[in-house]
Amino acid sequence: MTDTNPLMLYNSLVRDKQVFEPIRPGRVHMYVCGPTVYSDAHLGHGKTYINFDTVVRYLRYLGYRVLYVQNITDVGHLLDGGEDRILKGAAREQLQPMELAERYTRRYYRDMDRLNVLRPDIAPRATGHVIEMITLIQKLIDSGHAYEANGSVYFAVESFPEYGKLSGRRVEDLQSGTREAVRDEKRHPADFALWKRAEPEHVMRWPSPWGEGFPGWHIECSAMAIKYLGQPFDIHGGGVENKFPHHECEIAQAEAATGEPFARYWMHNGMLMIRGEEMHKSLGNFVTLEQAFERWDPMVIRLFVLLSHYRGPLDLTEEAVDAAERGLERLYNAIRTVRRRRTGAPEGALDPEISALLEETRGRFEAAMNDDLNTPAAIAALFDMTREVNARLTDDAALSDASLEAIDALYTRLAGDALGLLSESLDQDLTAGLTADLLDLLIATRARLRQAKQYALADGIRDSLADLGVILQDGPEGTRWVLR
RNA sequence: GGCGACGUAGCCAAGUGGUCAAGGCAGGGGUCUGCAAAACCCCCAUCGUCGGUUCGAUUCCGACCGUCGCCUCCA
Repeated sequence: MTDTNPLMLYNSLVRDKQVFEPIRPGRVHMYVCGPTVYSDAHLGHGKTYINFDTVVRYLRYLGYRVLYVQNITDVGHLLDGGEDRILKGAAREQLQPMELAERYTRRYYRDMDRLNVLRPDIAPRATGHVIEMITLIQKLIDSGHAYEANGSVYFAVESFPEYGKLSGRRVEDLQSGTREAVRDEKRHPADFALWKRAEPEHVMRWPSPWGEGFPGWHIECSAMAIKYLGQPFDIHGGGVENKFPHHECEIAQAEAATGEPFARYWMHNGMLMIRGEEMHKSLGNFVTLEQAFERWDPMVIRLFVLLSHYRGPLDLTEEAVDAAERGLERLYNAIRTVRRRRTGAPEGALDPEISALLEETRGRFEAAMNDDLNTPAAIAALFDMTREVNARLTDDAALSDASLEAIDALYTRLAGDALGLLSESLDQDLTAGLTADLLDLLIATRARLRQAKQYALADGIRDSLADLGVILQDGPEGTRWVLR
């Protein structure tokens, strides 16, 4: 743990920042609503899971042992028309539902891996937990919080007075958006489905005490969170757009069934916008992560996301992401130089001024992060440190190995471990031995040309390499190359 | 209509009741370089509008304008 101010988190449940105190000392149990795996993950998923990955990373940075559960929704998440997203996707791609779910689950993790989003410790699938859901639903029926109607089961919102406490809504104010067909089955328009009767043509179906059917979307998260994290647990996260009804319903189900509180801290992240508009297929501004990666390095996307506060909306424009790209390059350049300098650096103790700089940076970083994960302010501390480090690297070339090692270590810990911003992208110019040897040959040749003042030829080599994506940088210690 | 969020420099984005405000990108001027690149130094904002509270507000309150989210099972 640290010696700075305590970790404060904004808790949607109380609409204020609170000192974070885990239920079990030193441990954190955390749940985040995972994706519905019916198509490729998009930039919005990227923001959400980067945001919560950063929460997990920082908690671990602080020394907590974190148990992170993020589900995979592979059934029950319906479209407006009542069609199951998974079934629709399966029909679209002529696959069995589970083939589809498997395909997009793998692609989801592939994209998240590239964004340096750590995989959850447990990734339960909804279809693997139908028994737990049925058990929970039965409990709700037995306790009078749910009722069966024509093979479907609904939660009775009027039986749970606290319904609405997360989203600030009152049952009386809720409009009924329910489709005509099922409106008659409900006792109250705001009642929501726990279990749905499967029509004959519905492929995804399970036997239950109420006949063949499938679970509602909300009950999945309650059942899986309780199973793996216990009740109550520490942190529940998700996109703000799911605050109502999804999270509100999760609370109602879990707390009505057991009488125990569900999650202590509710964290909601803001949505990603594209040029001022919500990203939506119908607006034609839908960008999958795979598409975005063709344009930008995943770490650029990650930095861009962390450059704004997780709770706010984030408006993506090409200009803004390009700016983040340049910023990342600046950070990487400094780290690369520090690491290179370690070869052949003079022995010696850690420079007291460097030590002070690193301590100050660490303090500012932690103070910012402890204030409800203020990543923009934390990153500002890193950039300030980078300016100082660069100045030292240019001015006197005599930084001791101990100093360089300490700088490297802090970058690794803050930018790498806590923010997840360092990946193989950083080391890309250290790859491919043969390529590096050939480049060294070219650089040596160019050096001779420069000595002979054959600048036109020397610049020609530099320009040609630039076209291939290799940037040459001449410095007092010779020429270095980096990939762009 | 109900609930909620936001409006800070050319772009993105933190933040604070009282030396009129981080950081990144872009831009201008320097240093360094054969020229570049990288890097460093300097410059570049009165905080949506109008009121109010206060000795003093960008930061607190109200109204208005604007943008956005949820309510209609998108992360």
